[in-house]
Amino acid sequence: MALGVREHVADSSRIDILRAAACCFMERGYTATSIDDVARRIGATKGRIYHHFPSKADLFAEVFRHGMDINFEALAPFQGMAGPALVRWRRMAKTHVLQMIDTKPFQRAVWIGVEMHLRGATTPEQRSVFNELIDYRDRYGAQFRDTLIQCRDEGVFRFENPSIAGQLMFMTLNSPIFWYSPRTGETRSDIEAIADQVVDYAQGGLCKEQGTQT
Amino acid sequence: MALGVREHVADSSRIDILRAAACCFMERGYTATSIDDVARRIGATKGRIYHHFPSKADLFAEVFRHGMDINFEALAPFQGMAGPALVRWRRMAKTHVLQMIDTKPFQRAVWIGVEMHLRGATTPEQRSVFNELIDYRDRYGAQFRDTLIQCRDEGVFRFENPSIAGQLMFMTLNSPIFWYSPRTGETRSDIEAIADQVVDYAQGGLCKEQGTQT
DNA sequence: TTGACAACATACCGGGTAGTATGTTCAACA
DNA sequence: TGTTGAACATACTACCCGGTATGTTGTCAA
Repeated sequence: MALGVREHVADSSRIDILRAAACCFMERGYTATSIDDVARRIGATKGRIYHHFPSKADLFAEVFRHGMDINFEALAPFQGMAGPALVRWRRMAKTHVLQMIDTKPFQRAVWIGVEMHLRGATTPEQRSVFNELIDYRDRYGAQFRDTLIQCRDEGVFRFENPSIAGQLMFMTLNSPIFWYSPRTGETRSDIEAIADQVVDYAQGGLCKEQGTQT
Repeated sequence: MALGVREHVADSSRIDILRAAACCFMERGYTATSIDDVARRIGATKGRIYHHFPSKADLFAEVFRHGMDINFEALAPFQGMAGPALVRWRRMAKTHVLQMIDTKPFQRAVWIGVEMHLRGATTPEQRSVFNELIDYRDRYGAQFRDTLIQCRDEGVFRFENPSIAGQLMFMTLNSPIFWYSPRTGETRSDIEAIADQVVDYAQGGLCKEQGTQT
C-alpha cells in the first residue's frame, strides 16, 4: 500500500498547483483569477490544471480545504488541554495568528470562500461541497468559541452578546491576512511580537470593564 | 444658478444607479458584477448606466467616492471638538460603526476598492483616480489616528506599534460590514447596543495592561 | 410648431475565459 | 520490446461581458 514514485510526483504537482492557485486567488480574487493565470504562475498550461482538478470551482474548494486542514493541524496540540481557559485561549489565539501570517494565501482563499458562501455566490452543484467546507470551518471556529465561553465562565472574559464577541475576536485574529506583509530583515521574534500585540488587543477587547459611555 | 427639474431628475437617476451598483458590488464583488446586473436591478439597461458613467471603473470609483463623502459628513461634527481625547474617540468610533451598519453596501465597496488598490489590480488609467480616492480615505483615517495618538498621550491608551494598533482598531470598527445584517423587529436602540459593544471591544483592546503571557 | 437635446433602449462587436477534445511524451510494467 | 496509461501541452469552441454605435421618446425653449 506504500505510495510509489508516480504518486509522490503527482502529489507534489498537485500541491504546487494548490499553492499557485492560493496566491492567484489572494491577488485577484476568485472571479478575476483565470485558470491560465494559475498555470502561467507555475510555467504550465491549462491541461495540467484540468488533469488534476475537474473545474475552477473544485480547484478553489481544494485550496479552501487545504487551508483549513493546516489550521486544524496547528490547533490540534491544544485540544483538551488542562489548566485555566485563558492560558489555552492565548495559546490557541497566538497559534492562529501565526498561522494567518505564515499561510496567508490559503487563509485569504478561505476568507473569499466564506464570503462567496454568505453571498450565495455559488451554483447548485457547488452548494454541497461548499456547505461541507463551511461546516469544516465552523467546527474549527467552535473550538475557539467553546474556549471563549469557558473564559467567561471562569470570570476572565466579560461581554454582552457572545455571537458578536466571537465575530470581533475572529476579525481581530484573522486581520493579519489583510495588513501583514513581511519586512526585509524581519526575524521570527519580530513576527511573534506582532502576533502578541494582536492577541493582547483581542484579550483586552474581550475582558473590558471600563466605560466612558457615549 | 438654481438647479432645474431636469437636473434634479438626472441627479436622482444617478444616485439610484450608485445605490444599485453599491449593492451589486457588495453581493458579487467588482469583477463578477456586470453592468447589466446593475441595470437589471433598477429595471433598466446598459444604456442608462453608460449615459451617466463613462465606464465600469468610473462607476465603481463614484460609488467609492460617495461612500467616503457620507463618512466625512458623519464625522464632521467632531472636528476640533474640545475635551478629553477619549470622549472624542468614543463618539467618532460609534459614529463610524453606525455608519458602517447604515450604509453597508457603500462601505463594502470602499473596502473592495482598497483591496483592489493594495493588490495593484488597477489599470494605468484608473491609477490616478484610485490614488486620489485612497488619499481621500487616508485623510479620513488620519482623523482617527490623530485622536488615537492623543489618547495615548493622555495616558488612556497603551499600545506598542501605532501602525498595528490603527489596523486593529479599523478592522474592529469596520467589521460590521461583514457580519452585521438587520434582524426583524430590530429597533434603533438594538443597533446602538451593537455599536456600543463594538466600540467597547476596540477601547478594551487599545488600553490593555494585563498580560498572561504565552 | 419645431428643432434640439437629454435620457434612455437596442443591436452589435471584439476580447477574454471556462471547459473540451485531441495530441504527445515518457516511465513503468508484462 | 511492445504496450499501456499517467501527465501533461495544444487547439478549439461557446459564451459572457465591457464598450460602442445607433435608434427612440419625451420635454423644453424659441
